[in-house]
Formats: sequence, C-alpha cells, structure tokens
Amino acid sequence: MSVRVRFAPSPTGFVHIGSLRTALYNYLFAKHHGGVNILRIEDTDRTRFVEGAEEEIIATCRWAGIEFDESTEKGGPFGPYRQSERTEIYREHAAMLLDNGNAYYAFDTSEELDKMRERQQAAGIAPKYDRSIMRNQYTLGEDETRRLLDEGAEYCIRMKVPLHAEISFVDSIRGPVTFQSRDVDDQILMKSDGFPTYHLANVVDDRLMQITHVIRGEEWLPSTPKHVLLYQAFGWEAPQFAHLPLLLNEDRSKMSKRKGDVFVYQFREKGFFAETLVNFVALLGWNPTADREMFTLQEMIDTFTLEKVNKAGAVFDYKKLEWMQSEYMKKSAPQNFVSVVKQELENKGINGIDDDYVVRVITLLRERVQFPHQIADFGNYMFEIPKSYDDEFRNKVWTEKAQQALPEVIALLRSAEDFNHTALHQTVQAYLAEKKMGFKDVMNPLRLLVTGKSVGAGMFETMEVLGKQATLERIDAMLGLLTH
RNA sequence: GCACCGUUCGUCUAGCGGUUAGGACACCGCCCUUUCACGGCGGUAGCACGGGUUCGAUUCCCGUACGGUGUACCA
Repeated sequence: MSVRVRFAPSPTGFVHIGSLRTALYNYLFAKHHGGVNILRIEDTDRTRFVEGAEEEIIATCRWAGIEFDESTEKGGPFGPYRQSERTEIYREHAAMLLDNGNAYYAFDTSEELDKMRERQQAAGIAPKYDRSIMRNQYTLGEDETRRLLDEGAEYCIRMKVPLHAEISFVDSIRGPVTFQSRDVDDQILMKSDGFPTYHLANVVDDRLMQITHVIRGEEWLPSTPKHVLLYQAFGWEAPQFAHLPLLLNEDRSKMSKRKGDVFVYQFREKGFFAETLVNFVALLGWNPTADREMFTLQEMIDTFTLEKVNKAGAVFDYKKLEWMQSEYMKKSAPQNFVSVVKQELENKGINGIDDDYVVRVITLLRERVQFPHQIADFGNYMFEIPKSYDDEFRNKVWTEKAQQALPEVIALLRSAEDFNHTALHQTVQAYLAEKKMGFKDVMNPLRLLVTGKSVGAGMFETMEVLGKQATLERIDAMLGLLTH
C-alpha cells in the first residue's frame, strides 16, 4: 500500500514553527516514499475559528516549499478536506458506535461536569467522567433517554471506554507504548453543537482518507489510546503512529509565544529565508548524518526516515538559526536579492539604481549582513553620498598623522588609471612602503572619508565597486563635513 | 495527584557492547589583517544518579532523580 500522510492543522491563528516542522516531516516522509501528502483542515471548534487562518496555512506551506497532493484548495478523491463540511459523515459514524454499543448519549451540563471534577479532585482521584453516576443513557435508562432526545434536550455522545483493558500500539519513533483503559476518559465524540471532537473526526477521516501514517506532535501521545480504542470500536485497523518530539523554549517548556517568536510569519518578516527556516527546523529532532548542517529540500527528502527522528524535545536555538541564515545569505545568488534591496532603497528615497550595480554591492556586502534588506542601510554609502559619519570612529582614526598623509593618498587615487582593487592596493602599498607607514595609518581614515562608517567590506574592493568618480565625490564631501 | 514520554558538552546532535565519546552553534584564545566580519588553527565543556546483565556498558534491563506533555462539549 502506498504511503498517505496528512498535515491536519486547526485554523485558529498563525502557523506555529512546530506546526511547520510537523508539516515538513509529513511532506518529507511522503516524498521519500513516493507517497501522497494531504492537507486537512480541522475546523470543528467553531469558537476558535479564525477568519483567514486557512489561507495563511496554505500560503505558509507554499512559501516553505511544502506541497500537497490533496487539499481544500486542490481537492482530491477523498474530499471534502475541511472537517466542517463533513459533519454528516461524523454523525453517521457516531450512530454506528451508538448502535454497536461503543458510544452512548450523555446529558450532563458543563456545571455538572465541573462539579464532578471538583469532587474527584477533592477526593484525590483522577478527574474522569463517571458514567455510573452522571446523567447518561445508562443511568437514565433507554426510555428516559429516548424521551429526552425526542424532547430536544441538549446531549452529547461519549465513547464507552472498556473498564479493564490494556491498550498498546507501536509508535514508529518511541517503540511499544501501553496504556490502561481505566486511565482513559469516556471522551466526548459528538459535541452538543453537532460537531465532532478532534478524536472522532480524526479517526474517521484518517480511515476514510486511507491515511497510512499519522505523524504528529508528541502532545497527542496521551490521547492516542482513545484513537486506538475508536479504531477497534469501528473494527478498523489503525494506521502507524509516529509522535514527534516537541520544540522547546530555552527553559525546556513547550515552545510558546509568551517566550519569543513562534510563528512562521515572524521569522519571515525578519527576513529569514524559507530555505534557512526549513533546513534549521528539520534538524530539530532529526539528523541524517553527523557531519553536515546544510541540506536542500531534495536532500532531506532523499534521506528522511522516521527511524532517525529523535525522541527528546529540542530547544529552538535562535543563535544557530542566525548562523544558518548567514550561511544561506552567503551562498545564495545575489540576483535573488536585487528586488528586496531596491525596495529598501526606494523606501529611503533612492531610485533608479542599476540592477547590475546592486548585484555587485550585494556580492561585496553579503558576508557582513544577515539579511538582504540590511544592505541598503549597512551599505548606504554605496548608493548615496553620506551626509554623516560615525563620531567615535572619527575621533579614533582622524589623527594628525592621518590628516597629513591623506592628501597624498587621495592624490594617488585621483591620478589612478586603473581603479580595480589589486591595482589600488599596489599603488597604496608602494606609497606606504616609501613613507614607512602601515595600512593601519591610512586605511581607516580613508574608510571614514569614503563611507563615514567604521565597518564594511575591504576598502579597495569597496572603492572598486564604487568606481573612481563616486569614490572621489564621497571623499570630497566627507572632507567638507569633517572640516566644519 | 494520576497517566504517558523523555534524559550524550550551555544548545542542536553522531553513537545503535569494546571509540583518546565525533561534528555544528555559542563561548574563549591565537593566526590572517586596512576596521568589523569572513576564513584558518586551537581550547573549555557532555554520557543525570544507583543497581543489575556482561569479560566489558554512553549503548541492554530495573529503579531513583529531574524535565516535559496530557489530564476540556480545544485541537
């Protein structure tokens, strides 16, 4: 049987970085096995529904390079792929369970349930629906149940969990896992609003959509016995489960928005590349080899296996993410960033810069910045004559000695025929040798004159890209600023 | 509280009975050098603890500790 997996997010807000990884692993797994990757929207909780969230999920996955073979957008042979459009299916399946004695009606109000839990907590026992004393089909009897139903009373349908049974399954990542049914609650299957809970919907859909592997976050591990029981109640074979380790904050708690950025869009807005985020997040909990960090999507597809997924949660290390971003910044083609840089320039009121020139500037500066959008600011002097300078730097390098030497160096530049960096380097070097001075005496002041800044690319390389005329213009202008 | 899951440098990890416990990020030092970086070289730092099993345990088993998740008419 060919592999079919699903990413099943709830449209309740922005895509969490952990969801991105779950989606990614599902995708990698599907592609690795030549299988099918499905997007299913789990919107059975109307109270948490967020307008536009579904679109955001799709857009985010697309940005990350994660493709779906079947989805709400694309359709497919097992649709609809939005659970809110499948309520009739869940109703039918709940009825099947009612018929075969694996589910029952319950009429308790939330107040009554709260009280029950309070009592249990006070008595020091685990909070769990007590079907022997609450208001349900069993305690009320068939006639009364029928009457309440006919009368239109609010009800929900609960799963009848066996009293004493052992529930086991083999998790692809964790191995055999066993629960006792006495610890499993009589989970609500159909809510009083007519919508199913996650548990019912997920089992029914995974079955109907012929899902072979359920790859999801570890937070689902404790409710998996409910799902296993449901498969049994329906007489179905359960899919293979794989519970992924959690992504953690620095304090090792589940990664949450209270402790920093957790939404994909936040990283995207900061300028992180999809490649960076995908590569980084993939390696949080999975590693195909010990000696590499950088992988293309295709390489990940080729090497992905669940056996290589770790069991323990992984702390999201922002510093390492930044390092990886810098790596991608350096290795990506400068052409990719031209439009970003030009947009930044336009924001600064600088227009009409030649694309080729922008590429040369990006090539010059990309090792010094983390994101393309920083180039316009970091290298402003490449696009305009600086109107200010770094005061601290000036005080440090604009020395008596420098002021004496600079005019001659500038004259050298002015008369230079060849303005490429090697030629410039040789010219200045020869001059310095003659004067018994070092680069240090003259290069920093020169940097001040050309850029106004203390940091940047190599000075000769900078001047080469700038060109003779622009270099001299900047020097003259800065000289004017400095002497006022 | 109860249930389940987990535990190799600060962090991400390699390791699947015998290794000087390897790599990456971060950190520190040195080199390169026209600043900052990049790059190169080197360094600090780890198998949670206690019992077994075994000729031999980081590795297998059992406890303990610690951490995490779950415990909803949310997913």
